[in-house]
Amino acid sequence: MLAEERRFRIREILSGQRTITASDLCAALGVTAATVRRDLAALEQDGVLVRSHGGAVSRMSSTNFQPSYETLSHSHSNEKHAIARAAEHLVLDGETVFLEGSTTVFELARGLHQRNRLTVVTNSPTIVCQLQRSSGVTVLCTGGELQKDTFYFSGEWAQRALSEIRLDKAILGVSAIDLSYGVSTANHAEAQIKKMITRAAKTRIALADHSKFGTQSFAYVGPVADIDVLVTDSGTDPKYIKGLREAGVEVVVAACQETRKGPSKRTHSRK
Amino acid sequence: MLAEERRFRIREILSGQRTITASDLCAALGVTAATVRRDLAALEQDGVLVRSHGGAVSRMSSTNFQPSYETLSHSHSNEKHAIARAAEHLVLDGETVFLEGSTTVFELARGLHQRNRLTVVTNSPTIVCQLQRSSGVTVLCTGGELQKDTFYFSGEWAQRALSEIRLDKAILGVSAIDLSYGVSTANHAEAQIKKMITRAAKTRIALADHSKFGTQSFAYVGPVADIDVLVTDSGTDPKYIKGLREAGVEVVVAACQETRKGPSKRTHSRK
DNA sequence: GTCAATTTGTTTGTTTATGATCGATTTTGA
DNA sequence: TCAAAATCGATCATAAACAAACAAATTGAC
Repeated sequence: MLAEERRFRIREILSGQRTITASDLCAALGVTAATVRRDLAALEQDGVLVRSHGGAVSRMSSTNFQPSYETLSHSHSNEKHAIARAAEHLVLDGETVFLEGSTTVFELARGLHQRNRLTVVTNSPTIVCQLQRSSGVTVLCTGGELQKDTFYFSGEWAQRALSEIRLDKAILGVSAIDLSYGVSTANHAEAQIKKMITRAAKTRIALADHSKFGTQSFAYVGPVADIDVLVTDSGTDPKYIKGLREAGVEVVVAACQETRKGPSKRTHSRK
Repeated sequence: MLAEERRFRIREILSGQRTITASDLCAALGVTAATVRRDLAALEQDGVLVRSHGGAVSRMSSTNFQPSYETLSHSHSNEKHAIARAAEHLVLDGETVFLEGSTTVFELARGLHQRNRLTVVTNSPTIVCQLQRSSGVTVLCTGGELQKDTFYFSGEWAQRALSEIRLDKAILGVSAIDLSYGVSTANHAEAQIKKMITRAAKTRIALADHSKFGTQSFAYVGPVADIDVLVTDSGTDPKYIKGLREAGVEVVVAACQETRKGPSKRTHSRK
């Protein structure tokens, strides 16, 4: 069996069952554990899955209406945390900013609690709840229909709300970024909202960890040149950073103390 | 089972029930206490939960977003619970209902999780978070500016959203009701919203525990005759019920039983 | 055919996950 | 208050999974 065919089969299996063990894959595909590991490593690089000891977890929020790994895993992976902290400094008191719901932006919202005279507009109920008790932050929500896969609001109400505002800064999570294709996302409604936010904001700040680079997704949002500032972690390939800077994007690389990948691998910390 | 899968399961469990004991997790996951402890330590590190002796408490669950609500709703919680239960039966599958943010209505929203083909419109971010994981319920939010004292959305966006919809039923919490003066509330913006909801709905259902009767508040909402169905608890003075029925209001008196804590409900704090 | 590049399987040593054990600590009930 | 029970943290042993290096098979170009 061809390698590509085998990897396609793994994708198929994962679209139906969220997790798979390496030994099951050995049996299903008729190859050794080494080959399975190589396949899993390649698919992890492609952003299809997250490896775990003994197997892998799907990252795709495919047909199963269970909460997907992405949505439920609000993990403070080091990269996301570092990116959020770096981006926090870009938000100044007195400004009006849009926070678009994504796990990294949600992480950022936690840090805005203590701010004063800050106005936050968002399409994420989670971010609203996160900020509802901070007295110095005025919170506005676009409203709209709640997307059950992403937990953002979209639809007519959200779009009209966005069409009526002008923002100092917009902070967007990016799910796929490619130098030539630009920014894309898996959800059409989300792409629509992202486009409108881009139009409404004077300064556009994108947050993307290293795994998002060089990937393309279903719905096109816009070219990389639409981004004013991009915040990423130190694991990003320098060639992407160079390319972005050549396209006129200001790139901020957030310092990350530990460069382990995977959402929760700090069990055996050795001191 | 994979370690990631196991931790994912813990997250799922916690998103539904806020607290979990370590021994319950041992049984549910089929692993020893040592492994559960390691998992809980990892998830605590990720900020998902807070450990306590014998188990853990969720940090991310929607029910945890609102400690102020919980403390507030402790007053007359038995009555509110009974009212919410009774009102739940008035909401039918397939309908479009408005849930207006108030502690009693919030209590009601918890019971709508399992519904099918239900459309819920609300101006409360808490209710959105409460219902965001229920696959059978379509959730729409008016959006608007978050009132920091009541935690509802109001303002222009909310009003316009309300002006564009027609609802089968609207469920409103009532903060003050008087037979002659009618329904009133402490907040002007809230009164505005309540008026608009009243206009948009075919059937208006009001929830009010016995302490709300015979009181007046700052902002006038409307006469009692605007209410189609009022749900209250058994502690309400019969003269009010009689008066309301004479005004053409259908009154439902919820039976309020002393609820003992069942074995399924685990609490850690024994004051 | 030969040769180089790629892919797969095998071997080896290392790392990780898990359960068991043992005091230490906390909770709970009298 | 004390004592029993439960839970915790730390440590160790073991088995499984891992990465890396190397060998064998396959492929494609010349």
